[in-house]
Amino acid sequence: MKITKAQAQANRAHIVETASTLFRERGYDGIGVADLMAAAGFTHGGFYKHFGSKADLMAEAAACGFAQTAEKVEGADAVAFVQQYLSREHRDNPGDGCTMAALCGDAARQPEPMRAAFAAGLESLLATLSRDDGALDAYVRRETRARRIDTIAHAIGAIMLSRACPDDSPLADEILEVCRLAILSQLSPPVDA
Amino acid sequence: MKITKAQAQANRAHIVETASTLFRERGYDGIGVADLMAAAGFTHGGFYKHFGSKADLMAEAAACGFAQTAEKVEGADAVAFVQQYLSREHRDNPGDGCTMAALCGDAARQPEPMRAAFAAGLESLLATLSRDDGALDAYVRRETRARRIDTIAHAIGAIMLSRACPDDSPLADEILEVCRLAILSQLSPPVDA
DNA sequence: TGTACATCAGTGAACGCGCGTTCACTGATGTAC
DNA sequence: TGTACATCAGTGAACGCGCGTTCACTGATGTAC
Repeated sequence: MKITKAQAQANRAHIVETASTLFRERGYDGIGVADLMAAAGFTHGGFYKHFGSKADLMAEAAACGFAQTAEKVEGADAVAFVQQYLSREHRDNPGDGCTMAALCGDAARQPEPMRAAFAAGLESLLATLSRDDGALDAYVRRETRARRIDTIAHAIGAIMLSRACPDDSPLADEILEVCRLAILSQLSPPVDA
Repeated sequence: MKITKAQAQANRAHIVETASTLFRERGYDGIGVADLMAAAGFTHGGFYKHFGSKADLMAEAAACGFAQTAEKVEGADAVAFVQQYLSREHRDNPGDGCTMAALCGDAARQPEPMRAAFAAGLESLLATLSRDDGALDAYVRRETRARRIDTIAHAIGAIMLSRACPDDSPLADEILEVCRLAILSQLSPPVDA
């Protein structure tokens, strides 16, 4: 039952998207090739017609997730984005949330190619954020990049720590609120001395 | 070959400590019961004489790790602690580093008891940090707690994001430096309006 | 345009392997007398 | 204090299971004539 080249390509993309969601929800070790293919609507045997290994799919799924985040960031208001990022909604739905927040703990233990994909995703996000920085002088540009990296790490830490607490626990919500306020208060002012 | 009760208790503690290190290094799914017991100097069969399941040991090992961190924090200078926490040394040696930074990504996907242990570890850390806050009024106390939670999440995010980047990559070091400076700069001033 | 054949995405059974857990056994320790 | 027996921490083989991966097969698509 061979199908159209276009259909095969679409199926492949669908597998990557499904994997991207499931890995974020359950972690790289939390979902197997067979379950993943079943979730995408296929049997597991065909997997190796599309990907060399599970690790290859992991890297592609990560890149897919980073692209989704970059799209959301593109042109979004910074305050609104932070509000959404540090919300219960985001914390409780890792599947369609930030890939870095969902998987950077797992990524740290993956071999180099996966970690390189993470670093590339982060650099690409920083590039998106700095697309209008051309007019700034070098010093301000460096400071701005530093502030963005700091904010990203801060927000990721908040989501991850909140997720590590029991569902609906006061502490989980407290972490989120406290960090949201702190990040928002550091967001408003431009670079001061 | 039964051994002394005291020896058995010591062996048990040794298994928990070994597990605490190995889980931090490789994650909860990254090391099995047999390898873990071998690392502690035993064969795997005896495992269930000490623990009901691998999950039980995971919770105990986490508590053991939190206790270690609490000990390091106890009486330490805040600036020195942050310097050490956000160092390459700490980032590159998760095995004897912060349990939360090493495992909160894994913990988020563990069942309730494990997450409860994480929340308890965090609350206990906050209690240790606030042992001298008795004289402060309620408002300042709340603000201080909020600032501490924020700083902890911030530092954890920095370490985790840095670890997700390739070894010796400039970006990994940049994340660490940027966050270390940001956290230190927020540490010094007391509560201002 | 029509026909014959090669291609290859997808199927489902099978593989070897490592995992968490169980179990019969050992023999020094701890205990009852 | 000395003896007989129960206990139980630790051993190592075995279990069932799920995993990533392989493979022979199918049959519609794509291609060569």
